Amino acid sequence: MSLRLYNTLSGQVEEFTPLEDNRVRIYTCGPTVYDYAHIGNYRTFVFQDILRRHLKYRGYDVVHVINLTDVDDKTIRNARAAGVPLREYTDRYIEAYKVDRQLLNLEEPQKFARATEHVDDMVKLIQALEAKGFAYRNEGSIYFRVEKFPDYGKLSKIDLSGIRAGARVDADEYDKANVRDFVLWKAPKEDEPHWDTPLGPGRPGWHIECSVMAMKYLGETFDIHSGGSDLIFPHHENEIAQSEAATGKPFVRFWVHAEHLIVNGEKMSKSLGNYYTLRDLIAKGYKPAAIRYLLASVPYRKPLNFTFDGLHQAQQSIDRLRNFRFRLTKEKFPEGENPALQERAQAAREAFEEGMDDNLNTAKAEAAIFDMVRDANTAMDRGEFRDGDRGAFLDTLEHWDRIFAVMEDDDHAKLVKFGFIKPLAKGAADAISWQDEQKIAIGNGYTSAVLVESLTEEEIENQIKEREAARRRGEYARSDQIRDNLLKAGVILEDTKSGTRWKRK
RNA sequence: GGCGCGGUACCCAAGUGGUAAGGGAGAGGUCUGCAAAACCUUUAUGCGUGGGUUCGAUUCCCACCCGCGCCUCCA
Repeated sequence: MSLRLYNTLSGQVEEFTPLEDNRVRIYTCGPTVYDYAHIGNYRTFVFQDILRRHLKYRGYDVVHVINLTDVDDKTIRNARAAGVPLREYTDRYIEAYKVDRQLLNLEEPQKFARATEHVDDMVKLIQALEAKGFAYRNEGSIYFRVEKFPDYGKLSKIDLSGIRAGARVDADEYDKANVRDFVLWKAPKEDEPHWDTPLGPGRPGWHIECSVMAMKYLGETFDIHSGGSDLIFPHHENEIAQSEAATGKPFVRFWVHAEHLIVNGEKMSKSLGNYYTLRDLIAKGYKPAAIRYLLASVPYRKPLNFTFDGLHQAQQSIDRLRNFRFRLTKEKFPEGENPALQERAQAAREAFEEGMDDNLNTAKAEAAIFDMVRDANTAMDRGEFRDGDRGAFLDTLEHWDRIFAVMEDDDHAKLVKFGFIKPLAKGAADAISWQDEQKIAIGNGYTSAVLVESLTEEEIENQIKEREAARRRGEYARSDQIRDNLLKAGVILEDTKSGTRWKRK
């Protein structure tokens, strides 16, 4: 089986094959770095990561470019409000974005392309469009003449005749010959950053950066271009117009768009008070892996209804998988093998792969793995599981996690690493209850954290040994006290047939 | 108004022209010093509403209702 993907351009699910044998060239629209990205953004970014990972899983050599829009009305406005230069301001949020990416296990692309570092290339493309008669100037700005490009609307299926000229125009909109036309190059305004170029002074329009950076790194025709569904029009439609007008070649083969995230059935907005960044959720005590899992769980073409209940459920689901793997690796089983069970593991792997090939149906892929987990647990409980069967199940689990990337229990370590959790000295937790999950301002004052008393692994292991000794002596009051104390420090103990295990809350 | 996505159990959610995956939550049970984990049983005669096609529809068709997105530089 091979990957089938819904292509916005055709409006159908199509069999995916790359232009070049084994190499897939993909461009995904990244953030505009004027603030922290919100979980709606990350719904799309996680989806793009799932797509990327599945392509790799299927053996493709993936070349991936992500753009960073670091100049636009909002970045300029916010940088000015903050009283810092644009570059310094956007650097700050690019840094935050990259931290978020690591928290969510989003793989690194080959290239993060910043708009402001490609102004020269944009100038060249605009000049090419001017030379071919697709562009015109007006009061220092340069516009794309949409009526010169007959294919306009092929992606978004808009009917151009339906847009009435002069219906609504922004107060500060530049003069255009036709309302459908869009700006390629903006004349400089008072107090705004601008570049002095052969086109004259100004700054780039929004759409031009993606055409330029995509073609620069991926070629004039490449395989996949992805973003949120809101970008279909006008952003991606305009990219197609600019690029294909300039090159005369098809710009992108597969356009893939993620549906939006909503919160409690309503759209997310600051005014409704249901607007969350990744940091907001972490400050509430949720694990990054749970957030990733939730965002990945709903197949990308369906709106995702974000709720805290759903986030809690995601956390439970991950725990179930991690518990299973722990049992698989640590529990003692009789020697030998059970071929029927190993076939079961292999079948689960095939079912999960089939789900992913089916337009990245992550829900199906998850069901496949949970079916396997239940069957394996049952076999273990019934004594049918053999020592030699571990590998087959671990193998399927490992393959599954190449895409979902939630199995490794490193949330705590990552949060400490990036300063979201500030470990307290031992004993300090008495003064500040761990349960309170108190937020404190740390770093540059633009993030928050959960306070937690942090025990080292060695300290935890020693406590467990002490508890086991007490249990052997039948001193259950003592052993329960140790367990309670560890729980207060965020460590959960579980007694299994193969000994006591621990994990961080 | 135009284009698009969606409405499946308490919550999230898959799915198919032939009689409803999976996860979470709840209830009962097994195991355990207790707890946790795990397992077993159980929770939709029903898939937004009303029609139609069909031997048979949640799945196809029509109409309608509701949510969301875009149609103004929003992932």
